[in-house]
Parts: sequence; C-alpha cells; structure tokens
Amino acid sequence: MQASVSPTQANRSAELTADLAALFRHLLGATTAEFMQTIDKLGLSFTQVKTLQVLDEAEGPLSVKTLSDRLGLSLPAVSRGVESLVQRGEVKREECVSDRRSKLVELSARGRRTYGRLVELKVAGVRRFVDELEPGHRDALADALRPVVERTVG
Amino acid sequence: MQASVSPTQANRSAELTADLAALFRHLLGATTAEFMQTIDKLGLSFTQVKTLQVLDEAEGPLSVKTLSDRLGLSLPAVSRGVESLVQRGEVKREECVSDRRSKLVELSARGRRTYGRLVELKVAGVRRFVDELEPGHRDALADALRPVVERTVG
DNA sequence: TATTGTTATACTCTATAACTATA
DNA sequence: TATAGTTATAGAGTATAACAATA
Repeated sequence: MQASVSPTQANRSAELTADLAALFRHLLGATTAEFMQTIDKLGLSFTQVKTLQVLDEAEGPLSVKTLSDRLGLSLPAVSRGVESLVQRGEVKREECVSDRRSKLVELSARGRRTYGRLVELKVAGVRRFVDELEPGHRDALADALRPVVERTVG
Repeated sequence: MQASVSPTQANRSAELTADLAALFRHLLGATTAEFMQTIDKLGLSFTQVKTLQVLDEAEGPLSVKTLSDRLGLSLPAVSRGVESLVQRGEVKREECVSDRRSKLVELSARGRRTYGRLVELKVAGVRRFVDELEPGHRDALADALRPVVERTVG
C-alpha cells in the first residue's frame, strides 16, 4: 500500500490532466465550427448525425427503441429522425421478422459514405494539428501515446 | 516490404493522428453525457453555457452584438439567451456609456461560479482517465505533452 | 441612413400523451 | 397487459422580418 503519494507524482498527474484538458479544448475548438457548418449544409440535425454514429458503431441493425436508449432521446424523437434519414436514403428500415412490433435500422451505403465524410472532417482537424508539430515533439508524443491508446481504446 | 520508399515519417504522423483522434473521441464520450445532464439539471441551454464560456474568455464586457458574432448566432437568439441569464443572475447587463445603443454583458460572481463548476466537470473526466493510466505511461505522456501544449496552447 | 437591441412570427426539434399493432 | 412504433400537441430555441432608440 502506498502510505502517501509523493507530491511530485500528484503534481505530475495534475499537470498531465491540465495539459490534456488544454489539448482537448484546442482540438475541439479547431474542429467544431467546420463540423457544425458541414452538417448544417447537409441538412442533417445533430441528432441524426449521432444516429449515424451509433449505427456505424453498432454490431448490426438496431431497433428504434434501442437507438432511443443509446441516444438518450425519446422514442418519438428518434422515430421522426429515422423517418427523415430513411427518406434521404441514409439508412434502411425493415420490420423485424421475429417481433413484428420492432423495426430494424441500419446504415445504407450512402449513410456510410455520409458518416465517413464527417469523421474524416474531424480527423483532418487533428491531422492539421499533428502536421504543425515540431518533428521531435511529434515523434515523442507518438511514442508516448501509442501504448496509452492501445490499452484504453484500441 | 517497400523499404525503398521509406514512408516512416508519414506513417508516424498518420499513426499519431489516429491515436490522437481515438483519445479525443474517448475523452469526449467520457465527459459529454454527464456534462449534458448537468446543464439540463441547471436549466441552462447549450447556447447559454457557450455564452458563459465566451464571456469568461473575453478580455472584458462584451456587447450583445459581439457575443452574437463570437457565438455564430443571430442577435435575437443571443438577446433572449442573455435576458434569461440576467434574470438568473448569471450575468450583468448595462447600457454602454459611449454608445447607448449597445449593452455590455459580463459574468457576475455567480456566473463565474456556475461556469467554473462546468469546467471542473470536464476536467474531472480527464482526471479520471489520467488516474487510470499506468504510472510509466502517464509519466511518458506527461513529458511528451508538456512542450507541445506549451507551444500550441500555453 | 446605418447600427444595436428587442419584439413578432414561423420553423425545427424534442417530450408527453394518445393511438395502433403486435406480443 | 405490456411493449414498439407512430401521430398529436405543446414547449424550447433559433432565424428572418419589423420596430425603437441611438449614432
């Protein structure tokens, strides 16, 4: 057991927290404006984009009810958002054969392209940031981040 | 292997971009839900929170017009949002002495506390992430991130 | 005349309630 | 009876247009 964490370690954690938060905020500011502008130009609502994301990350087709749970929105709100996405051809919606009350929703090829373009927009903002780093700083950050991402995300 | 092309540098940049994007996404997911829940509980709109942020980062009091420019929202929308913030006591609004068409808005003590609490909520999410890192990884990331943040943000 | 801020009106998105169909 | 989805209605929030006060 650690009787007490040394001030140095605590300070380093606090410093990393502050630096990560600052970086986080910087990247957010660098990508949000263009992102919002683009989904507005596409005529998609924020909720519809979130819907595409949830469907993209899902293991397979999802019912409207499951979508509403994962999005944290009411069933009617999701129902209407999905209806609009169906009309735009971004998702496919089919009656579930094992429970005909349910309708299963999944991305269409077009929906995958649309969502992929939006993801690329955000990644592009991160790429610009990376490209502006000094090579030495960039390499060091790449080395330090690799195991962290592998453990927590990948 | 295509060692002749030697795309090591490009690959490392692409890897860092992907890792940063993954980390970014992870932190966003870890903080957004609780954040949204809290501002909803406070009875604040997303725009009102953004208003508090802009005022907090501003060099001094801002006119409603300047706020609308920085927020990217219409003058009426900001006017109504500010009116509500005034009634809640989160901001102060005073007629500008040099141009009586303008009204200058700034955070009240209460508004600073409210916004500070929301910032702390986001930072807490980052802190949880940092605390869960292996000490070796955490130290390495802290070392690599320090100069980057100092150059780009700090 | 132009600009700042507010009020009037219409539109979008959401939630609650009511309804239909299936279980 | 309970649940999935849709439709009806009402409440926020925003934008455009119209207005008042000041420049």
